[in-house]
Amino acid sequence: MGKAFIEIVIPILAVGGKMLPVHCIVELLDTPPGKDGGDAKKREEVEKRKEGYAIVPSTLQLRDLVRVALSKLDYPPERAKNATGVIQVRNWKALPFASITDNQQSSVGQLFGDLLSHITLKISVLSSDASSANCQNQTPEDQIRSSRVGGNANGSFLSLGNLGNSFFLRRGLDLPFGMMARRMKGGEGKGVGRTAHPVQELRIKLLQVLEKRGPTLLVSHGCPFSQVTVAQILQGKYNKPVSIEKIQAFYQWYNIYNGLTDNTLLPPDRVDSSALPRISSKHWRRPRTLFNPRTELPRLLRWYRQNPRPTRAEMEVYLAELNASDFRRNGTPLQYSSIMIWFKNARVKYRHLLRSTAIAQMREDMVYAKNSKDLVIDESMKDSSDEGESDMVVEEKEMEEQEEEGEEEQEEEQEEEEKTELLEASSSKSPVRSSAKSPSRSPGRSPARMLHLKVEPITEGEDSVGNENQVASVATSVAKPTILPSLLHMHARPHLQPVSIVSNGLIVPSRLHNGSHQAETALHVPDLRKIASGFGISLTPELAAAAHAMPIPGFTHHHFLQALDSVHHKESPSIRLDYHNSALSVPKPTPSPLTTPSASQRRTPTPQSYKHQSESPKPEKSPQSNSSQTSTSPATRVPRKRFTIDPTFEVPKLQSWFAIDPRPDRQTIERYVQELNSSEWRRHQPKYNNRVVYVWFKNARAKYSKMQVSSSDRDPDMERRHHELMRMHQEAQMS
DNA sequence: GCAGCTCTTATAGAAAGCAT
DNA sequence: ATGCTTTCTATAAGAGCTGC
Repeated sequence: MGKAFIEIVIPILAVGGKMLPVHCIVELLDTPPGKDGGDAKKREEVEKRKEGYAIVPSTLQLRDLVRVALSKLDYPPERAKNATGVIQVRNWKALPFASITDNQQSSVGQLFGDLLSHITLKISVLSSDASSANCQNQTPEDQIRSSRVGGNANGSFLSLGNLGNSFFLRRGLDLPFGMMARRMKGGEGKGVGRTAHPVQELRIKLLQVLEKRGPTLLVSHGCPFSQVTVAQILQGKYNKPVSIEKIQAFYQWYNIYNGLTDNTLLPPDRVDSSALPRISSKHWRRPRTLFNPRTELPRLLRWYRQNPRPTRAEMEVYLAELNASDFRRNGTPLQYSSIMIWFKNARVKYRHLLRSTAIAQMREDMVYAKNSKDLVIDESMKDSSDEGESDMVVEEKEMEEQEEEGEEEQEEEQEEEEKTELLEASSSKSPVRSSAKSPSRSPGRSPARMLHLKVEPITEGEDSVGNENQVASVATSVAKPTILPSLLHMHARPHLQPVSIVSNGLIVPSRLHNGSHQAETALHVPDLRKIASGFGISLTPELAAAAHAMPIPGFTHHHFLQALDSVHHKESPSIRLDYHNSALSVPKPTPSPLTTPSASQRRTPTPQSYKHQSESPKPEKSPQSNSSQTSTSPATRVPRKRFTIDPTFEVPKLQSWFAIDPRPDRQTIERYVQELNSSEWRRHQPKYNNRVVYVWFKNARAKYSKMQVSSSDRDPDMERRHHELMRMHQEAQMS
């Protein structure tokens, strides 16, 4: 088996007794560098580099290659004593001989054959003085390497020195290479005795691949051992017998994974040769996956909503489905790990979202409790459950505990999630869990979900510019979904509170609303578009405007989900805009798999609710003036505040204008500015000015001219990206 | 002085990596 | 699996220059 392994890893080519030219680079380090190591000029002189071809017999054994090559290049034999060699294929990372083959007796012809024209033999020759002196400037890993290469002219050291895990390195270095191969070949005994060394071999192999990918990725990249087993092998703690089948499976995987091209995750015809030089380096990094925001992200989101924790099999199905699209067939196919990572990041993203909001909510609640004796839990909620504590009560308790015992937050959350799952499981039996939350809910329907709107206090004199964080915080008060998994399924926190509209059009929890002067206790405005854009979803202009039109009485999570569905399914949104009184008119919720909001959730706004909206906005500084004026001290550099252009609503608008005329005149720009600022959402956002629009057009021109240049360069990859961008651009225009 | 250009820098957000 | 960090990409904005 060991032999078979070698034959698979290194293509054995029938090269007869020919002479082969080996491209060599010899570096001489004759004298030690100065102690300070800073005399670059001197060092330049001592590092003599020689390049040439050594004509060697194809039958020359690898272990003799360095010695023979030096001899052919007219170096005295004693040089070979402290010479080490590595093989570099093209400009990839150089590999020591031991990483190429276990069998140092393999011939050069067998090993390299037709690849020879792509190969460089790099030889480092140290004088004995230099080698000892060099150690002073070497990294510990280099020292380990050097300590093992002294006097070894065949260069067969284990270059695992640049592994991140030097701990493993030291262990691995002591292991006999090829032992397993010999044993397996010789058919030595079975059982434990037979597997002890194979495990060590596995460890070395794992260490080799760890050089290319992080340990946690091995398993997800198909390594047949579990993560725990891998960890145990690496740490030398695995002493169980390993079946032959398992070892075979591992080597099958390893041979592919550790192949020269290391593009195992891509089909051969999709290998990007330009990326090859980076492989096999510990700095290798997976190319960033760009999901198509129009075709792929909505799908992923939909799947996430169905199940935030799909099994591997499910993800494989998703992968196949996504890769079947034209977008992927014409481009780089997705990898399994990309899907996996997306789900992982999505879970993290929404957990953070919920947590940050919950904490902000909790703090503000506490502030309010301090300032008011009026903190009462909504009675309608208190009696909402005939099954014990309402979700809200449970949640509130939990929130308090979190405040007191921050370190226990994770356990609490875990418990909550488990509770959630239990509740969800049981909810089918008892659909009505909190009647007061959704009194109008149809029997069997899922409990109410309500978007809990938070509004940042807008105080007089506060510069609204830079208050983009107003939209950063999103709270979703979600009763546990029963039928349709929630957008925030896994992280739903049933912090259910009815909202009230107070002056300035802000929304506050009704329990905080005393009728008039609670605006200052109002919380953050959540931007539904933020949720969508967080997933890269482009809402239709109507829907985006609807989302902007927050605060919206009665606009619930249900509506948002419904709206998202409509986006995904290309239906017309079920939300229509009615700017009468600057309010969004949400159609009376129709019976749906979800629910209708409770009466308390759908309070009608007070007359002053829209006063703020109807008022002319405060004079606001332009983003530029803001960024340039906020600096009170010249020494203190104020971070540039990036003006945010809404990607779902405003960018398509700009793009469509750009398509009409990429160089609008001043009047046109002013018109665009007015139009952009007239949107409902912009009322509470930093306003456009001519400069912003002008800069956008400027950058757009630069972008598209750059794309044209790239396209003319006939770089296939760039061309493809250009086409993708153009297609997306066209889609944006059409939408 | 203004507009436009190219190049550069800074920022936000997301994908990937890694330790636990 | 999770939480946190790092790295990367896209792009808004700035700097410096040129031409009119």
